[in-house]
Amino acid sequence: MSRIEVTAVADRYEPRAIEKKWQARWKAEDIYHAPDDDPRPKWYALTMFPYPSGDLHTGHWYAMAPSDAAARYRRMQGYNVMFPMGFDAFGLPAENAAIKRGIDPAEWTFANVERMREQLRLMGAGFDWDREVVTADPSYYKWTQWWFLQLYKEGLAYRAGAAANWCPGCQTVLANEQVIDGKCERSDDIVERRFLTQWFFKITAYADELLRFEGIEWPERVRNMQTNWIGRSEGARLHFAVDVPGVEEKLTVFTTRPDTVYGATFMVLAPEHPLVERITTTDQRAAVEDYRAATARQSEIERLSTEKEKTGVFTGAYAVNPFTGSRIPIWIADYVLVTYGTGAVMAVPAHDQRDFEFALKFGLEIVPVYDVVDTTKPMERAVTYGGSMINSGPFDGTPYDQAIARVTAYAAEHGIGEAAVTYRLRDWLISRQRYWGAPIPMVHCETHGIVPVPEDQLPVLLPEKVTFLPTGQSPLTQIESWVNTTCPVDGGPARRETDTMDTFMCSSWYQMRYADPHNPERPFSSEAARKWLPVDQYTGGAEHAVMHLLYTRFFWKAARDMGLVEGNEPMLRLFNQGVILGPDGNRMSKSRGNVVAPDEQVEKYGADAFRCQLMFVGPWDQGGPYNPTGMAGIERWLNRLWSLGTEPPTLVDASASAATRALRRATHKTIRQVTKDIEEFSFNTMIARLMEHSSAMGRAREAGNVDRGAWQEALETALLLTAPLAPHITEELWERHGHPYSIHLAAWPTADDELARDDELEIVVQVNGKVRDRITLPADASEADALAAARALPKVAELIDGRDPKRVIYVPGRLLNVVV
RNA sequence: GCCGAAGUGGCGGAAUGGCAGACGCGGCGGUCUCAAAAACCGCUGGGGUCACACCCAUGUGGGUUCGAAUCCCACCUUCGGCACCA
Repeated sequence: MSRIEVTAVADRYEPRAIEKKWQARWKAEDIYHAPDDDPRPKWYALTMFPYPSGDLHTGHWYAMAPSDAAARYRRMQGYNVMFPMGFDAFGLPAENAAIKRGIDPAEWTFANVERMREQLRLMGAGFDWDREVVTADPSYYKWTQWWFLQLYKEGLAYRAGAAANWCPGCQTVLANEQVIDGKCERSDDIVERRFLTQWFFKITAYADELLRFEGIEWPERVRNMQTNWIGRSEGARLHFAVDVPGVEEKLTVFTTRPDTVYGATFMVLAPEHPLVERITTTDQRAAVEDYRAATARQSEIERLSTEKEKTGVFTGAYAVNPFTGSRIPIWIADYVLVTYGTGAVMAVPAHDQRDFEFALKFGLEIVPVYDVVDTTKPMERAVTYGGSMINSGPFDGTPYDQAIARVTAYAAEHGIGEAAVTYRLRDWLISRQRYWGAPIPMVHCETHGIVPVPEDQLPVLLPEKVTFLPTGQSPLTQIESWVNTTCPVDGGPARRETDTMDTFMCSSWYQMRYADPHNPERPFSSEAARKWLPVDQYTGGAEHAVMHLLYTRFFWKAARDMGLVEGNEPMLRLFNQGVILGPDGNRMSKSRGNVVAPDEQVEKYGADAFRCQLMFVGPWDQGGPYNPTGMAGIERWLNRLWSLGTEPPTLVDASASAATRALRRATHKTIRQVTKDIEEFSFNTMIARLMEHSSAMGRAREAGNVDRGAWQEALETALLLTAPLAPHITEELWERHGHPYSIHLAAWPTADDELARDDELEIVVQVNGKVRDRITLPADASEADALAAARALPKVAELIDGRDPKRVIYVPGRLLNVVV
């Protein structure tokens, strides 16, 4: 009988086994559920929920894992942390998949949600799954529809005809925010302009308030982007009479420079301006019609190009300058946009570069109204500021900086104009001619017109099993049985609204629903709102700066005005993570072949290592290339942590020794620095500190005979500080050390300043600002002590050469600079 | 054109007025091993030196300061946003 005895080896760190074990237990015991009745202070941490594309990618991990670490830190600090997760499940990809492969969008979407839920579990994040929301679920979109009705009641939802952005690829209209450089944000198709009747939300009613960011800590970048997007400009509206028989109404322009009105030598209307039709003279009609048709054919990109030469056509009509009484010609030109201001401008070529170019091209008059223009030679370009007014009747001599106010006041007094503010921001167009979204809960009745669906009839369910061939109209129009309904007022025949809602509407209020996700009576109770809202810490990508993040602020303010929530802002703190790139420094894409698949990384290295590597590559807000070879460093560190946790040194009682003091000092310094780092989302330096601490422990173990108390303190601290980053390995080691479950419910350590204090410090000795030597001094050494010690150094003594120091700069613990 | 952010070793990055390059990758050398892997230890900006000393070095050029990667001015480059918005 010769059996080989297999001796048990010290067990190795096997990430996957540990991770599966703990993920199962966390799920079974529901330790990340945030109860409503917990008396501790709440902390609402939120990371933007994903679209269920069916595959969780590294970008999701990069967004969520650090956010999870921060939430875990708050939990350890004693907060009742709510960190929910859900799915932004309506949207075009489902419908496109349906068209391409004949799958039902609902089936496709809900299967993807299943799969992504499992992929998300691999991350080991502390999500509160009991609060999950899926926006495409009728129990959720019932309330999205409810919000629509509330906004309608408040006069914040309206239907109007407007020139809308039409994406030919997506076969739907888009909001202005979804058009980037004239192209569709999603499909990159060149956006066309179509005049359509659509539903809008009156976000412009909150334009001024949206410009204020009081009481919130948001990145300056996002605040700037929103401010730019809203584009507030102050000026005046001026009313010009039109010298055309039968046209009584005034032609109103918006201008930021009412002070230049005496220099207005012509008017320019947008080609689409409604007055054009009525003022054009017979002999100009053909030219005007041609020009309007040509403009309509242009893409937005062509039209908005700043490079192209000015074009335009004379209408044959004249306007009367209300200040001078002079007749000036009215032109149309595509550089004037019908969507901005009043769609009409008074042209002052002497003081506006665009008008100047136009005047030059068409030989129109140029009259300077400021004395900064050199009238002895032809103007080369418009002069936009400075000087005193001339050619301006009673205003002559008024200095530039007082001119706008005086002219505006004069206009108001004489009823020919008034101060005005205009925004670049347009109302939010929310209609979509697509199937996979929440139906707009309205019906069109033959006798009563547009009638809201009564709240007790919500949700208006999407019909199932439909065909999706995009026709430019909502697929819902083809389903007669769904479209034909009865009028809620008189029971007579009516047709349903067939457009669905922009999916940004679903995500504008999801953070409110998380507070009370299963409420069948209301979107959320006021108790839940008071308990959980607003979000304390929101994290997500900056690509949503002027879409989601602007819409959700609008929604919140509207909800506040309806008495549904308290406070002025939905998210108190915002952090934008950067974009994680492929190892080659490019955006990850299948066509480039540089995709790092999280599931594979987890299989290979474990979730803890992958999480840590993502946090270690650089500052979170900066993003950057993912470095798979760097994974070795993280693996070494986690292995070292495992070894420190499973193979202790010989432990003795040596509480008073210098080595003990040094180990404890390292531990408490680490607590201090790591706490500061995680507060600031500086995960890369946080991990660097923890690596240093592990190395210090390794050296202490190597030296042997370590004080029992100091070792335990060092190890426990290392585990606690690492727990938010690498939740599985720390949980395992915590258990092996006999601590009660769970480390994630344990208290975050606090640094003892006394223990962290250095007794001695090395300081730099400079002579005339150059580093010449170093000395080690007691931490509390005085300047005189330091100077004496420095002068004793041969190198320093030589450089000073017996001279009296002109000046001595002493920064305790840092440096001593002797100036001679 | 306007607004904003950034530019540091071979690479990712650290340091926000006080030792430039923490931490990690990679590289080189070593310990252990029959050997290798793993692990551990040491070195690793450039010039210079046997080795020190010393000199140079944070996109470029100036400035402020005892002292500047850090503050100021001008410029260059890259990235993001806005852009015929009256």
